[in-house]
Amino acid sequence: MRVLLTEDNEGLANSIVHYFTDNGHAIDWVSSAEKADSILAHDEFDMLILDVNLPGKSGFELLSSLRLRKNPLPVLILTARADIDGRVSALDLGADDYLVKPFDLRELAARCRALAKRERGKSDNEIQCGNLVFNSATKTVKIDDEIIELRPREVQMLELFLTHLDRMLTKDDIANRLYNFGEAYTPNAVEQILTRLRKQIQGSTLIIKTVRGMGYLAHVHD
Amino acid sequence: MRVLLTEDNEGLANSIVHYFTDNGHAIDWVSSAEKADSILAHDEFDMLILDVNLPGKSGFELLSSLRLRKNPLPVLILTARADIDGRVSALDLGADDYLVKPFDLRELAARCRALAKRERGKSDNEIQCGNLVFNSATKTVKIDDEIIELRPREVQMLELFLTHLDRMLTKDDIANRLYNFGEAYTPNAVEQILTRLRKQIQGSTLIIKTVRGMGYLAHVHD
DNA sequence: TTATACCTGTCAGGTTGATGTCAGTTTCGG
DNA sequence: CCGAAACTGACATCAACCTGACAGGTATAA
Repeated sequence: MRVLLTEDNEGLANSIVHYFTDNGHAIDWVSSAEKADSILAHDEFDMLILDVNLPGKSGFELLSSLRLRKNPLPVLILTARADIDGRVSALDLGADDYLVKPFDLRELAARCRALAKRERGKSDNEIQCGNLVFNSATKTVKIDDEIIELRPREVQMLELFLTHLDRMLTKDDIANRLYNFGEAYTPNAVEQILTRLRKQIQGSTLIIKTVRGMGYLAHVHD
Repeated sequence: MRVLLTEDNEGLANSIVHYFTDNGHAIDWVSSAEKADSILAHDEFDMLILDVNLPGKSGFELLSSLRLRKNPLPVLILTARADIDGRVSALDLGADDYLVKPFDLRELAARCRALAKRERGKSDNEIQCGNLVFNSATKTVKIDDEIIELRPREVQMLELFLTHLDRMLTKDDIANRLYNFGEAYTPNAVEQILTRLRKQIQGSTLIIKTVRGMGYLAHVHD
């Protein structure tokens, strides 16, 4: 999961960054809404953790401008008790969730996980690709309406390829998706999973091509 | 059924929680609209029981902010006689039902059942699934017209599976439905209940498949 | 109160199956 | 044709899962 954290308190930001990194997520930190805005303009994230109380432009302003632009990025708001206006919930402003400081990091992580999951489940959780249909809710794969049983690792890998069609993925890119930070892995393990996945999806129009020395590339054939 | 109760009177809240728990529902209790708001942000419930008279943000405010966000969650309002002129606006604000204090717990339970039923859009509260028929009002199960006696836990689990046919449910998904907030559980407890449920419903066309490493998936066989 | 039945979680032992490793083979670029 | 990279069958390991047995708790009746 790739997260953008917008928080002006450096100590708190550091703890969060550490915690997320340790748990195998990519997290970037900016200290103001303006910087967040400019990063969001050209980079993709899975979610935004946003402090409301920021120097300059406030978190709420950033949020509402995002929503005005119909940006559906999941946003989790961090607020101090004092920031709460009894009448208006952060949710009314378009946040997907919020947490009142002080909070437990594990709580924050759990909320983020839930949010990412919810988001994935929301939008038409079927990815079609030639004669192959992947349903992320049921974790099932069909080829020509025939159900294929995949193991968890294969599902992860397939999902990655399907969301990165026609893009080069290095073995490390793949491994980073399959393994948590700190977990050891060998290139061969990735190859093995790939072999198994290929065997399962043979007969589909999805081809995972090897680019020798570089990585892999999935595309639809015919 | 999973219910969220928002009520600042601890004695009353306790009675309600007890009554609902005894009747096989999962019910969580919070004492303020703010807390309710925060829990609703990230957890799913089948309905909300909401006292209007709360310290801080009122029940009405919570309700209207929910509806502003197009949250269709069934809401049952609890009002004191003094608030009675508010009941018109309760329905206007998007409440689905209301009850004037003091009330009988059985009355409350009945209203909730009715509400949940209405929400499911069923004229009767029977779920049929192959040769298995589940009646959510009487909590009885029939297989080929033969009545099967299930224990409360098994009923909860069966109901969950029946309302989520052909969808993957992780052990955590299941546990969240079976256990109240804060209650501890082990994965094994879930497995045990499942073993017992499977034994009971063998002979039915409802199959609960294990998807190793992911969760469980219920579907109708043949 | 005591006795009884029942529900449900825990424990422990057994089974299964996913997955990483190894080793031998194949493929590809230079 | 050589060497490195990738492929893949076989295997071992270990976590996930299943389930019988048991025990603590609770409700019910005598």
